[in-house]
Amino acid sequence: MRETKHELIKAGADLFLRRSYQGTGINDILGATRIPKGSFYHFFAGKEDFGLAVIDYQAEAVRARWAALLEDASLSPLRRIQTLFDRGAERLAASDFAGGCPLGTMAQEMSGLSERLRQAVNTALQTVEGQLAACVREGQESGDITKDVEAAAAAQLVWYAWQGGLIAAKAARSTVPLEDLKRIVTEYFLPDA
Amino acid sequence: MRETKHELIKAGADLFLRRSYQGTGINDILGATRIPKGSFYHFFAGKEDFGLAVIDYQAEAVRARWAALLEDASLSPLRRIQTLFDRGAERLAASDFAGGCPLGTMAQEMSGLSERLRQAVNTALQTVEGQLAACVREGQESGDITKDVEAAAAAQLVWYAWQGGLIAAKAARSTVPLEDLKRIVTEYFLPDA
DNA sequence: GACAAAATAGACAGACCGGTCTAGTTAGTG
DNA sequence: CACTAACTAGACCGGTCTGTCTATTTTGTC
Repeated sequence: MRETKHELIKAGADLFLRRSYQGTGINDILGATRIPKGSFYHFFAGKEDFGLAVIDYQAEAVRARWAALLEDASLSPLRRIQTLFDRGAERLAASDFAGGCPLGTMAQEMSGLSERLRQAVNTALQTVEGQLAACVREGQESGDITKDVEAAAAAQLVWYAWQGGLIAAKAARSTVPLEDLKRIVTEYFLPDA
Repeated sequence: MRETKHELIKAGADLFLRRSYQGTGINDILGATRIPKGSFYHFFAGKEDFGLAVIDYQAEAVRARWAALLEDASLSPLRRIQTLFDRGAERLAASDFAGGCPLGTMAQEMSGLSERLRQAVNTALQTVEGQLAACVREGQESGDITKDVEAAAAAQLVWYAWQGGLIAAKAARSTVPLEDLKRIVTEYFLPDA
């Protein structure tokens, strides 16, 4: 069944996020899904190939999740970004601070392992940064967000800070760093002074 | 010789940064230093214990490196922070984009592995954030940095963004993200508008 | 129902993992 | 010099890693 392949990728995404790529063995994935090894190597040429599939899956999942929030016309652009912080903090706490941003953790770990994996993650990172920039631009047009800074630059700063904030929150086992960051970013985005 | 212990820690710091904790085996460290296994287990109770020693070493190294820049009275506070970005980008490029911030990578990876390691990294992260905040405060007092934002909050934003920027630079195999970030942060810090 | 292709099943291989153990060497101290 | 503690040395252990291999079952198509 084609479903098997997808099951493996989903389990891989979950385990890679929680225990990292190098910390997760093929057998862990097989154990979690109760799929035999023969199937795994039928669908994937090896662990790296599998890793690439997981990255693609995560890239699309993150993109879709952010799109759902950042393009939600029922909220003002600034509110959308604030909601992003809330949801992210909730997700992190729900994973008992084991997760974080799938793309961030993968970027950190995989960039040095394989050129193919590095490129895939890099593209995904830039896509999300672009999504954020579009929302900032929309907020500037509607007067929701200050025009004092260039949208692309502001998005870059906030996107990077978000990644750093997730690391800090994970290290602190607390959502406080993300709540602080939300407040600081909100202030940063507010028009005037 | 006491030197042996220090050699192991230095090699561990280098390898953990480049290939991560989980990606580095005891034998890799022994091979790099040509120290036999008996010595390793004479000095350290196990890999986790060794990891803690490496974290302590890196924490102090980063603290000292940042202190040397951030407390350099021959430069204005803002210039010190800009220099920080330059030096960081140089270091990353020099490691062929394999490194990054020792504390950031350790935080990402070790938080989920061991409570002791997590706490050690978390403390180190907060120390550096505090160093940055002190420099921002000094800049505000001297009129070098805008007083529109609270020093601690600004330092938090910039510190997180720095961590995120390193991830982005690593994924992109380019210092451009860090150069962009330097410009954006400078603008953020400049008084008035 | 026949047949080929796709997928499942898991035993097995060789390398490597962290860690143990015993023996031998070096260094410090009276 | 004698004695002890610190350190070096590396063979070895059980377990786990990714990946291979052969055999079998399921599925799609005529």
